[in-house]
Amino acid sequence: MDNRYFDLAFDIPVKQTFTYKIDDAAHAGIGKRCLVPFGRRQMIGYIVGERDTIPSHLEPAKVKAIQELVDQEPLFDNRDIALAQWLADFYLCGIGEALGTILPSARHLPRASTIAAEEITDAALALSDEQQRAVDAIIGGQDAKTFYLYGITGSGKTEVFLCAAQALLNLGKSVIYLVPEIALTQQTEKAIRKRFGTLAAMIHSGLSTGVKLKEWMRIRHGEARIVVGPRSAVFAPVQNLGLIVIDEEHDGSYKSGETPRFNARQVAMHRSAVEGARLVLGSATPSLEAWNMMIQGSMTRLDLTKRLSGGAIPRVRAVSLEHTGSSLTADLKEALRQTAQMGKQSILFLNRRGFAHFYYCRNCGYHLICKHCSIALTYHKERSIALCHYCGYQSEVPKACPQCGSLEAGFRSFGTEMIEEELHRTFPDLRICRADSDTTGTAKKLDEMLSLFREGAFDILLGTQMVAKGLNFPGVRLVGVVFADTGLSMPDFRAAERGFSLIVQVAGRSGRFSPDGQVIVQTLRPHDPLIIKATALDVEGFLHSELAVRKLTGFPPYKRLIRFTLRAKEEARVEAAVKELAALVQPLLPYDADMLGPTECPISRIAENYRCHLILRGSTMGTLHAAARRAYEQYDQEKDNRVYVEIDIDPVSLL
DNA sequence: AGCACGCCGACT
DNA sequence: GTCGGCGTGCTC
Repeated sequence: MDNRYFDLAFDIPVKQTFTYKIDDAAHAGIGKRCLVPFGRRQMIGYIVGERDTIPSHLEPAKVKAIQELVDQEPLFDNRDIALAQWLADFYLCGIGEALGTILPSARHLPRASTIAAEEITDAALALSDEQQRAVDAIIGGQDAKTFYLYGITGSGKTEVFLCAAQALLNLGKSVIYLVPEIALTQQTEKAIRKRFGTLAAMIHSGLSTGVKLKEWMRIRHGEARIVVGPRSAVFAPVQNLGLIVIDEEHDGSYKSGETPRFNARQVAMHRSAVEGARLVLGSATPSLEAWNMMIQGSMTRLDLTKRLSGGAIPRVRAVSLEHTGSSLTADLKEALRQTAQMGKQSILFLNRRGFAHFYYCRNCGYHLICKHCSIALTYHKERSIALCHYCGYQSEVPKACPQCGSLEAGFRSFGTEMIEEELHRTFPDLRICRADSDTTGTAKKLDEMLSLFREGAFDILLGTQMVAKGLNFPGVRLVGVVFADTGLSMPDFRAAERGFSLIVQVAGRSGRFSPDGQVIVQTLRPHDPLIIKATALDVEGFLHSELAVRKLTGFPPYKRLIRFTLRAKEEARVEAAVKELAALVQPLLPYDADMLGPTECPISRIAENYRCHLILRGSTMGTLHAAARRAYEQYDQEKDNRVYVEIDIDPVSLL
């Protein structure tokens, strides 16, 4: 009786697979996990291949035996392995790491989840003409075609997605429906469960691994054919994929923050192409990447222009914080007072900085910009310079604001505590609730706070972005953005895009239940074109001008980026290491590419580690990727072990 | 990623 | 004289 051999992959940052033998091969096979001795320890391995003989370079004595099979039936198949291989190749990680992110294994600790969902207004069954046209286009189109459903909040995108999903399910196909993390999941889940019953599967971080595994198998077996979930749901093992939906496509949570740093949008594009499925993205505020693809014609744009049933478009206005010396303008105070008197509620958004050292004028909002990158310069108090963290450009720090002459320039900020204090002082009679990660702690606590607010226990909800998405409270009439400039002057080329879409999204949420809903945006720069376009809800105007900026400065979507981030306990080590890496990369770069940096990261120290980065920039991903891969591999061989290197393909954040 | 092996400084 | 730092290399 012959031994059979199996190639195993492990969830460790190593590219190769390892060959094991097994005595009783009857139950072993591709797609199962097994327990094996690995070095001096025991590990779970993924069986990714089988063979009759051992690889020629391997000494027979080295081959160890599989101890135990973990799975009764295969967890993944060759299609999943091919997807993992693609993921590993594109995001430059090990095949085992890729499988580890695809599979519903114990890679992440489950956390208690969920934010109170908005009431789902049972959408009218009859579609508007626009909606019907969109549905027809999607289901009538060819396989592997990509669409973008572009329409304001409340224009009925969800119903279009659901109808298209229905049509493909009726053809016996499967559907993956992606939603941003946390906020939107529940309401979409509810709607989908209601409509599709047990044909639907939900994957989210709140589920225990056991439940996740069960759902995974239901999907594999074709019992569940429509899968709803956040970015990791893009890997759902559906058979006969017919459609992928990406709702709120602009949302940053589609990009993973850990290795491999995949973007669910990118994975979805790959899967839909390989598996011949349609792909539909949708948002009221498309990303510039998506908008550019629509212009080029690689995505077909479908417009929804009309707001359905009842909801009015809210009045949005910017009010100036100039010379206020306070965190609340008279206008906002007045509106808060009025709203409370009407027995209605207000929400104040604080897009809190996670980052505080950029230079700006507290009086007029002026901020220093890099000559080469159009990126906010970072203020270094100790050295008294302003630095560009993309290209390393340095500038002197003006003593007074070059624009208005004020001495109130430098690093100043609105603290959240300060705002809360001022609210209490101004409105001693109103009930105020502050919800951010400091005050809520657990997700459950946040849940409770939001429920209380919904029930009317508070007049004003003061919160960070965690309450910005997907939430609609019927009692809310007023939404205030406390300090719109925070995000806008971040040292990040996407700062404008994020700042703009936040305002528009917030505005979209506020008018749903109240015919006289209003939005007040406090800013130091009320005449900034971006603020003007945002308050006018002029999405296309913004996209148009921002595209021009990106083209001029050489950033996505016109260029592609790859970022290396290095970190170490000692500053000198990281600096030496990035320089070495940069020297390695330089000769490998294609003709159409350049290198930004190396320089220290905008957030130069996290958890005792000094951080430096190197950004490669090229006009196409293919050649740039090849250069990055070779440099990464070369570096790996002569590396300083105390320095950790991370690679990010198409980075979203550069902090 | 772990985990062991191996080679140079201050401690009972 | 040893305990222990962390640099290096390997895991079928």
